[in-house]
Amino acid sequence: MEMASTSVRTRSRRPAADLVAGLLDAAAVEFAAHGFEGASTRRIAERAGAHQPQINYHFASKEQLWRDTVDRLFGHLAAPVADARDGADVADAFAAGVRRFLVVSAAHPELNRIINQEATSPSARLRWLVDTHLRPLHELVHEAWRDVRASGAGADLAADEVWELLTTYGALRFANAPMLALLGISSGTTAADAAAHAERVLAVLGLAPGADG
Amino acid sequence: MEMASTSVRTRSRRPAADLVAGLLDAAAVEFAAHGFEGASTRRIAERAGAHQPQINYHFASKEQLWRDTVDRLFGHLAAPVADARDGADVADAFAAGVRRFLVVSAAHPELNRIINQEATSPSARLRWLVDTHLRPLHELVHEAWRDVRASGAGADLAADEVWELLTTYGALRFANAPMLALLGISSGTTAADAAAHAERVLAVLGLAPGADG
DNA sequence: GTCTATACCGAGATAGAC
DNA sequence: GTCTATCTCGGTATAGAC
Repeated sequence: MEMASTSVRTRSRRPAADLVAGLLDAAAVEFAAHGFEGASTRRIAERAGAHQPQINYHFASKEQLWRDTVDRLFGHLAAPVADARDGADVADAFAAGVRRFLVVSAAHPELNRIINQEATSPSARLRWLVDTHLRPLHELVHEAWRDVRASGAGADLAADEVWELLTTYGALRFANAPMLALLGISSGTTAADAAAHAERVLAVLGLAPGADG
Repeated sequence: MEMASTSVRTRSRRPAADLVAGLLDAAAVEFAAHGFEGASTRRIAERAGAHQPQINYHFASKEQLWRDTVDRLFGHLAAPVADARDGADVADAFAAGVRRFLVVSAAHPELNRIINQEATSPSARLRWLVDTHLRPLHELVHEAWRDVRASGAGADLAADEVWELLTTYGALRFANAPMLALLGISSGTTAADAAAHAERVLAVLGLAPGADG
């Protein structure tokens, strides 16, 4: 009669995978709002309906929880921007990548919030963030923009200027939505809001639809 | 012989005003790097060569220290942008204001770091920041840009777009310098670096020198 | 009026129950 | 394998010395 004991789940109130996912979602919100040092694992656990030490069980440490949270957020970005260099028309492909990047940035503002929290001060976390996630994206933008310019499209901007415009003017509207709201600047987070903002960004990049190719 | 007692300073090792100024400088750096909640008054005091409880004596609380720090940082901005609407040519005056804004943002990156730290999450601090400092600047940009457009100068951008471009593409280069450095994007903080960046920003705004007025 | 000694609370991490 | 009880440390604020 011992065969049943392995399949019956008597302890956990919910599957471990669900708890881990809930903790990662809660961590994204808390880290984004308060920064790594300002966020507390107690509040993260509370938000996920768990107890604080469960974090140290399912993750090795607060730092590891932060890295897993960032990995998860960048996962939302991977597929949408991966094909930014595909397609017959490189300028169209680049513009499509920008639109998708902004849709994801609007739907998951936590991503750019966490990046900006870390960006202001050198740290082991910042180095990991750049090495693991940002530098590959930066290089992708460089190569894709080079192709765009080689095709004769786009404004006369250096690739680094394009990178800066995308990550600041492009993404901050959603990351800083609470402040913009107090200033009376509406910055919704729907896909339609993101699409409207994308056209403004593309206009600055000289990639507005109907512009000269 | 009691007349000397009032003029002799026997206790403090340095004038209180110097200590307060040193604490405010230290607080700017720490708040900018770690956010309000992540910064600790212990580290701020240590950076200023003081003991932690001296903060609670010279300031009422951590929150009050933060507000005084922000006031001081915005003070660096007041004079340079105040005359952004002066001068015969409104476009020239606007461009000059942008250049001075970026010089200050480069020299005091802590200002935009603190703003961005707070911008991501609603709080009493954010409301105070907007009501006290940001909204007046936002209105100044609105009115100044209206004048620029009425004079026939500038790109076809809404005033809020200009505000966003200035505070994101314009200022973040200096606030996020540690991250940009790891990406290999040089972003010095000298007045010359700020001037070079100002020309890029002005180009996006359609106010590049020599462009059609 | 200014600084030091200390209180008290909430932080992350661990030991041990189940 | 998973969760609860608890430890230790560092956080801000205050009480009292000078």
